[in-house]
Amino acid sequence: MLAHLFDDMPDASQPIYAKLKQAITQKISHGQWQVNQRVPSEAEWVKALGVSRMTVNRALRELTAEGILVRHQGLGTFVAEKKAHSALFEVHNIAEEIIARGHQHRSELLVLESAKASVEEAVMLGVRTNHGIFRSVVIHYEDDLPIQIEERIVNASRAPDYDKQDFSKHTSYEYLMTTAPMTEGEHLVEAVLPTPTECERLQISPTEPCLQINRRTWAGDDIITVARLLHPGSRFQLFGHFGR
Amino acid sequence: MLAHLFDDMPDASQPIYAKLKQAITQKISHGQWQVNQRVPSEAEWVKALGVSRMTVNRALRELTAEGILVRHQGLGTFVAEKKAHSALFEVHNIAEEIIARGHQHRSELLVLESAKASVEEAVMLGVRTNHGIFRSVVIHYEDDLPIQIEERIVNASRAPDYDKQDFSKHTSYEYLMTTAPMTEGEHLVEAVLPTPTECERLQISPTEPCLQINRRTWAGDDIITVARLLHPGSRFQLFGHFGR
DNA sequence: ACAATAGACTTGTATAGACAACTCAAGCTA
DNA sequence: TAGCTTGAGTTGTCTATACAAGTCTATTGT
Repeated sequence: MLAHLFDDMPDASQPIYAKLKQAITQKISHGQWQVNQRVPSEAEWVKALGVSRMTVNRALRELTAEGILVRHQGLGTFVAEKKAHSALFEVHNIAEEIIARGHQHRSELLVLESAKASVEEAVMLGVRTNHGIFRSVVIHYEDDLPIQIEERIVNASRAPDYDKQDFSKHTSYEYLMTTAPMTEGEHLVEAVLPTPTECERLQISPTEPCLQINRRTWAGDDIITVARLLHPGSRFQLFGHFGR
Repeated sequence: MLAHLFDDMPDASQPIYAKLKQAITQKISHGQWQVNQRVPSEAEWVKALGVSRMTVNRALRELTAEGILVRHQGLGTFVAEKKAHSALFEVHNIAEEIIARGHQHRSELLVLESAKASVEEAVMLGVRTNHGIFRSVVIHYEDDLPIQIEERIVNASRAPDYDKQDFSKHTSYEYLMTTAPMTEGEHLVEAVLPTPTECERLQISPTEPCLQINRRTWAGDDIITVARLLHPGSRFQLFGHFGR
């Protein structure tokens, strides 16, 4: 019996299948079970917990529907990959996107500095004025054509090594996702005209409309980063899908 | 036996619970079952289909998890309300949005015609050329300032009374949502410059960037409507939220 | 008239058993 | 050796049954 598995549960009166789901989710989120690792089979859970197979089956099936596990008939049940944000306006990694389109990605770091938050920046990040932050400005190229200006401020207390990253190797997105995995976010999408500087950087004319995405990203209760992403309208579209 | 319920199914080899799910989803998306209407109880399905209760239970439980149905112990199972927030870029009713901001909404119907689908329109709607469609063009005003041009084509076989609506009373969105509730959709967001006609209609200058949203909406397997929504960049922002 | 109770009907959970379908590896055969 | 068969282990589905728990109505008792 592994009934002790259910010991430190917040709500002991949950149904069995729910407790099992929670126990499994915990193992995964606490890193005890790695991605792609095989998890016990239904038969093993049955023997270990002394419950019926249908009960175990329900727990595993629901976790599969939720994208936590992956099951293969004849093979077993495995911890699922972190889902590749598909559905909607999720937070994309511009580099991945470009490469997925079969094009080449390259980025140019214009600014990377450590600083104290100004009043405005403090408000945006939800921290006190003079709180430590980083500022960065990066231009992303798709096949040598500028596709995005990324202006970003970062909460230094949650991403302390931001300024030590090599942004020619990884995008800021990749570092932030491993250091302070995003749990929540907000977008504001607008159509704007570029400033002269931006025209130059994006190699576009002053009348070319741009898609501007303002994004704030949380990890837990802290705002990790605020970004302003500017895309030339002629080279970029946002795609979204909702529903089933 | 109501086994005939499963007759015109695309894939007859699906499991029973999946066929039942699909049959129910279809009833809802075809408007035969209205929101909040009670659907047959598990026992009734069991008697009608001659299957076991656990199989019916699985179908209903999964549809509940998907937000299609709502179940109340002791009461029954009901068609769920359309959820107001689908985390991200939901399909908004522009009128509601404006009123929620505390402003006045008014709309002007420029075009409303019944027609046969051109080749392009047929492709967009996923129907045959010459299939019956409706075309409409509406301008929405927020406190007497134009905020959106809505160009729309509608699948006539799924929304047959579209041209008989009084669009000064209700928006096209409201009619379509009751007639063929949307189950799925797609957005494409771009920044574009307006044409001269659009400048006039939106009362903006030719250099003002606009947010253009191309939206396709499904109910079940049919595309119900394709819309092109054009917003002046200075008066409109798209907001999105994701995560918890 | 009012309150309490009983019963019918509903969904929620759990069990035990059965068979199908798939994967893999070991063993057998030509 | 190459190919086939078999069997063990896995998930996928379905059944029949049982009891718990929530809601409402009709009946009963005071």
